Amino acid sequence: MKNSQLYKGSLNTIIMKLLEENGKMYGYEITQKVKAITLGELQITEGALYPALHKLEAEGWLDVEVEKVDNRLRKYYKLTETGTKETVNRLAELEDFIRNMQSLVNPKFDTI
Amino acid sequence: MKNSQLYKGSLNTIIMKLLEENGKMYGYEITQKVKAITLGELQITEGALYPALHKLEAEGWLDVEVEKVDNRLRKYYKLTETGTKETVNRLAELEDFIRNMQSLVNPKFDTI
DNA sequence: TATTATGTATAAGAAACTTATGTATATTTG
DNA sequence: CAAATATACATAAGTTTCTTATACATAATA
Repeated sequence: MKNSQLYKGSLNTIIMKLLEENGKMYGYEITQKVKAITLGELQITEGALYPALHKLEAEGWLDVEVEKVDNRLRKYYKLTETGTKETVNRLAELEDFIRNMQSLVNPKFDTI
Repeated sequence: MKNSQLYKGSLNTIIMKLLEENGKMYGYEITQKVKAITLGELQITEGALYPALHKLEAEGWLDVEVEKVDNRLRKYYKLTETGTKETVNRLAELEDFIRNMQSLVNPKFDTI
């Protein structure tokens, strides 16, 4: 699938939420998890994922830990303490965003 | 408010939906409508809005009609025929997007 | 043996935005 | 009455986030 423009800006929130939920994950694992949850509709590309992970780490929201499994490298990411707090804010922002978008496209529900 | 990154990519869909609903609107009117519906949370800037309107027009989704009201210029935009069809697709994409995002952040609801 | 899956990475370019600035008229406030 | 705010449009420079392409390496499958 070609992901629609709508996903633009949501990758960081997705990553942080998955890490909050799963403790630690590595990049490839994140792409597979997202693909599974969205039934194949959202496919995160490496070109988007790895720079995003590096930036979140540089900003102090993530810690990284390298492991070697089956002779292959894995970089496990997990939320830092401040990253965990930030995740709460980002999820609140996402809920506001979804609510606002629904108000905009579904005005009938405004008064329910 | 500072709009979160999440809104990035949703402006075109918002514009087209509002035009579908209201027949014709001018730029400033769109910014006020969005602000009102989202209770001030989403403020569309002119730097984002006007280029977006021009592009939608160039792509053939919108028609424009200039009016002078109170000695001031207004450019009314409305959906073309193909623009109306395209709006249906975009709204379907938005629904998919919202559903996927909810699955990602609210895994508990997956099985409900 | 070749392709696919697993795993990470970066570089060039596109797209959508923010921020700042510009122009102009109408209305409201001090 | 002067100044500030609201109404109305526009663009240019810069930033961010993504896509697309490429690169390297090992394991598993066809």
